[in-house]
Amino acid sequence: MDQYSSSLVDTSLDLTIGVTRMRVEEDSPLQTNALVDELNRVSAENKKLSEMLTLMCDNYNVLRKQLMEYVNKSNMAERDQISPPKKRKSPARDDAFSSAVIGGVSESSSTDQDEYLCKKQREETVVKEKVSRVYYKTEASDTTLVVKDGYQWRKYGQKVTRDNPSPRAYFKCACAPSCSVKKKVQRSVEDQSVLVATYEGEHNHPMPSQVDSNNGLNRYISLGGSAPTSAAANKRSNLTEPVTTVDLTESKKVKSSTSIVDFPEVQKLLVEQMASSLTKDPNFTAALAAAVTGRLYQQNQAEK
DNA sequence: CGTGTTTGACCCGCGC
DNA sequence: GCGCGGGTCAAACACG
Repeated sequence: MDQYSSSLVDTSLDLTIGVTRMRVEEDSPLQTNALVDELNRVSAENKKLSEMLTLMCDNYNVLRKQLMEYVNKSNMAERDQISPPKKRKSPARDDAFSSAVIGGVSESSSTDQDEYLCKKQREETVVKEKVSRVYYKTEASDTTLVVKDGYQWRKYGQKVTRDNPSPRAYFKCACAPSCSVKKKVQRSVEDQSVLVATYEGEHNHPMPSQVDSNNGLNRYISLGGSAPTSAAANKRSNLTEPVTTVDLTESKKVKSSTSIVDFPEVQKLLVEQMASSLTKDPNFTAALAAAVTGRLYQQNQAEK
């Protein structure tokens, strides 16, 4: 484990102290009652949180379903139109709906166009199969567009784009051509301290250096968002780290995100992040502080 | 001298 | 058809 984990541990509250103390004093009936009350309260809170989580999941599923329906409708509408043959579509211009749109441009009457489109779609399917975006927190003064994600990259271009004053760097996996993964790195328009890395494709090889990736600067992974919030972006400073990633609108991406979570290390990181988020939440810490002081007060009263 | 980066030129899709 | 803009190439350059 690295500095992140340790920093997370440092910022967390040691909740085991109270537990050991409670065990020592569990002889008192008053204490038992208080403990039962506390247990009931915590259980109720837990139940409430579970309900909230269930509600959130339901809302997410509903939204996701609506999105899928919308995408399907769009595709049908596109298919219904006698649209001119589409030329190559730039991967940079299709954001969230990239893979879903692929099916929408498949119909054409011309044989030449068919051949062309099929070829292009095959390429697109390969390229767009996995397009994920990761946000890395870095210093705004840091002008390098280098993101240490464990893999080795070879820079092959840099370009200033119209929509963003900061240049965009183009990287290919160092294992190319055997591995055709590409990466684009550009600073966020909204927050110059955030690097937006767009990954295209999937590595067909393990990380060249697990040591680097483990000791590296960017292993703090967060799932679910689609844009860097200032809160997420400001969680830490100094080091480049992914703060937001994975576009959930793409089914394959969902698969990739869940598979990422399957890794025990990532799970641990997620748990740490949750704990960190909780301990950083002023409401939570205030409530916790109130509970602890209340508990101490009860103990003092019981001892008298 | 080998390897990686920089950067201007070029290619090509797309909109007008 | 033309111009714009994103993406890629490759020669020149820097560095260890």
